[in-house]
Amino acid sequence: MKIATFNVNGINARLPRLLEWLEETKPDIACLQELKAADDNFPEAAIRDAGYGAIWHGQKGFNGVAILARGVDPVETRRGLPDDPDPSHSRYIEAEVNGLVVASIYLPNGNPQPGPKFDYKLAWFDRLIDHAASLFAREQPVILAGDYNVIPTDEDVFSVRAMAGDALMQPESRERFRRLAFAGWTDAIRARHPSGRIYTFWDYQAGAWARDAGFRIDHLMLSPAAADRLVDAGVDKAARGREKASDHAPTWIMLR
DNA sequence: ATGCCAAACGCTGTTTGA
Repeated sequence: MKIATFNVNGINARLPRLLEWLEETKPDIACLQELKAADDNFPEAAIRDAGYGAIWHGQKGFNGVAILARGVDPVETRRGLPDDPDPSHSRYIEAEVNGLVVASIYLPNGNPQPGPKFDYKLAWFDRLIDHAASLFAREQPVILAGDYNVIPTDEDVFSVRAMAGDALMQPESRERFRRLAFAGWTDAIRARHPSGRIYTFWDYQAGAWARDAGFRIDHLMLSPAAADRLVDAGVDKAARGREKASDHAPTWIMLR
């Protein structure tokens, strides 16, 4: 069973790329972020024609998350995190699919830092950690997949110096990512590839893709019951090199 | 120290964000 996370950066702008990727790689479950579309602008018919059931939590202009499942309808278990003081941001949706619990997560970017956007990011992350603990306690296979907007370590970025002041690699951001890991969640890419530079995002600006100036911010975090079934993980890097590509590449796991 | 880029919205530029 293949489960992927893909920040599409505009589902309507990216629809041909998304459909092509679904057809080529046939993920069983795809978690999408940055739909940049209101609920009634989600391309439901095209997704269904591609063979996928879907649930989505849209928002006009920015944010927006979805879960697609091949041949079945995901059963929604939650939209939005508990106790969100600002539920206007569509950044979390969760479903059960074939006995798995899957969340599609779009963590706030947090730039510029310091400032209110960074504070919002950290508070949002804290609520995610709290909710993750309640999922963890159920001892089910759970996959928390999405754009975490966190570069976990210096090995996950093309230049520590260039990014030193960025919200994505501040100690406060990394500390929260580590807290998830220490709570028992497995970073699937690093479980399969413990060292080496693996990127999931390359900025559109300054020729970042051409010079491989990327970083790793899209993560699939696995509960123990899911991690027990992990057989492979990777990044569909070729997708980033196409015409009208998202600035993120799809990132995936294979479970037994 | 600044801009690089892209999408949505709605209209030829502004807003928002990464």
